[in-house]
Amino acid sequence: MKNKEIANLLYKIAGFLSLKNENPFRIRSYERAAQSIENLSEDIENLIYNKKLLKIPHIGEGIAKKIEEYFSKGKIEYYENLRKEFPEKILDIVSVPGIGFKTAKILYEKLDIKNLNDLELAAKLNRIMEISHLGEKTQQNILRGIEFIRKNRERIFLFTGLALAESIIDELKKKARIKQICPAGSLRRKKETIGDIDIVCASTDLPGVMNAFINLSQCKRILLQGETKSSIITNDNIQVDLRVVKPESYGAALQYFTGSKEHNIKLRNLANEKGYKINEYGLFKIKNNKKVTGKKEEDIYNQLGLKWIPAELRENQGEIEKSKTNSLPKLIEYSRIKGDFHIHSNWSDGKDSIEDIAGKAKQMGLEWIVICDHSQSLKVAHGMKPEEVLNKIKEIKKINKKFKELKILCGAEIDILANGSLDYKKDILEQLDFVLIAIHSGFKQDEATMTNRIISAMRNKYVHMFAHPTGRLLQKREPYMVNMDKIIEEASRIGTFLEINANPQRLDLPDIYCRKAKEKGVLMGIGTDAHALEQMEYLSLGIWVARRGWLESRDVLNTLSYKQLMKILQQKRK
DNA sequence: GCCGTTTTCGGCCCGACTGTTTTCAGTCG
Repeated sequence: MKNKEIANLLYKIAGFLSLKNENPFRIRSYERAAQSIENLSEDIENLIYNKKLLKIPHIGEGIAKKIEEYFSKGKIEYYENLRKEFPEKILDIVSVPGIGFKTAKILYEKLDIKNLNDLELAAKLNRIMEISHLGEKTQQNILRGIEFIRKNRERIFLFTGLALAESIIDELKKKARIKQICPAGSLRRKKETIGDIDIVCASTDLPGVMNAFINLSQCKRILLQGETKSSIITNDNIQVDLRVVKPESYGAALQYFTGSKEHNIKLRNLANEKGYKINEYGLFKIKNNKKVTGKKEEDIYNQLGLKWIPAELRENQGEIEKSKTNSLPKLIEYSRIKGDFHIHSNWSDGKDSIEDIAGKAKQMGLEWIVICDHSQSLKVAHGMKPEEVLNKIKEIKKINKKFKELKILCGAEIDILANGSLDYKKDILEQLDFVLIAIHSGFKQDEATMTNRIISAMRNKYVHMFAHPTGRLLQKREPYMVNMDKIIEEASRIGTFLEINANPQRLDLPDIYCRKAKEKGVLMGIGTDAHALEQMEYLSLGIWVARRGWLESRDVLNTLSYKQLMKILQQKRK
């Protein structure tokens, strides 16, 4: 799958065009096209093959031709020519906070700065401030900026971001008079990783809030500080932006800073068509600049003839159109969750006993849990031998007698071996309540081999669910090569369930595939993959992924009662 | 360069903060 590759190429074209000071709308077109491709769940190569490239939003004749050229000739002449005009690493300079394309171009032309190292050296030698319109402060900011991006190459996991935002919000609430406060940006949209933390706040005492913010215990450095907007870097090198408005503008500000950018642009276009203007203070009539609404987010959407759109859907992926016709999905909510499909115990590599896990589950209000320990081949994780599995089944029967309102199912996370067979034979499989299958070895197989391997494993009649289907580890390991369209197609055909693994590093099945699987009628189940009691709390992360994937309660098996679950698990094997 | 209940060219989101000058361009989200 070369979607990412193509998207990056288009981003680079946009970058070079920016350096050349080209028409900004042409540049935006390349960026939008790149973003569209990043958000595709389908392999772009298939779309080319089926002549459907022009069906992708923001891809017209011009860009489509270039993409086709890339696949037929291995390169794009237009891009190659642009590349020749600039040094290879020049676009890295723009990644330094505070440096945009204009400044990058000046630095290249006047000081022959070609990459980050050149830039750092020039700043240290006081060469930056020689240039008119650039001064000592800019030079210092450049050095700090370089340090920041070197330390901070990676994005933050959603889980980490949520925790940090919560602690900051708690502290602000104690130290300032706050009416309302909420995380915004990608954090509120619950993206799997986030770049920085945005917080929106309503108060009648703007200076008081700002003061509390820049004096937070976690604040290492103040990036910028104004009356309504400030940014800091925390001790963990995470950027936090705070926007403060009066209560009458809170809804508008929250809408504005939740984004995404593409969603907001579309919304404002719609507003313009209807004679309105939206900014962070409210919704205004264009002709007399009179404020119509702004206190509640919902009112802004309603005024434009839309139903309020949950933040997780605001990616300009069709949600505005669906909202117009009142046909948005009724997204799944945490309160509907009755169980967890994937918990490891100390029978394999988990930390805790089944009894302790059950205690925790009861405390969380769950109705059922599935203990899925590793199978024999996964030696590093103390994979269980067949005879151990039989003992575990007996043990779980005993423990089940001690818990009245909780049912424990005995499952296993069984390796799919390199040839597509399973790590246990029929005699074990048929005794397990739940069979979860997964890839833990042979990651390097080519796409066709891997896809066939998984499909043949799925076809085993005892299999219920396929765990962490892409195998990715966020910021660490790319997915293995697999044709996810074919996997989803087959899951739909034979009724295999797909896991939404809720481990913060996995979040796998990714949201775009969840949506696709739902469209094909595939049912999904959330598993925390917990190896310790506290990790059972990851369930909420699974919900966020499901919501971003447009899933409703009926798409997610965790909403079933124990009875309904057992029925569907048994049906699957018939 | 894309898009269209404006089918064929004109429009394309909007405001805060900074640094450097002295009224604003550049950057950012």
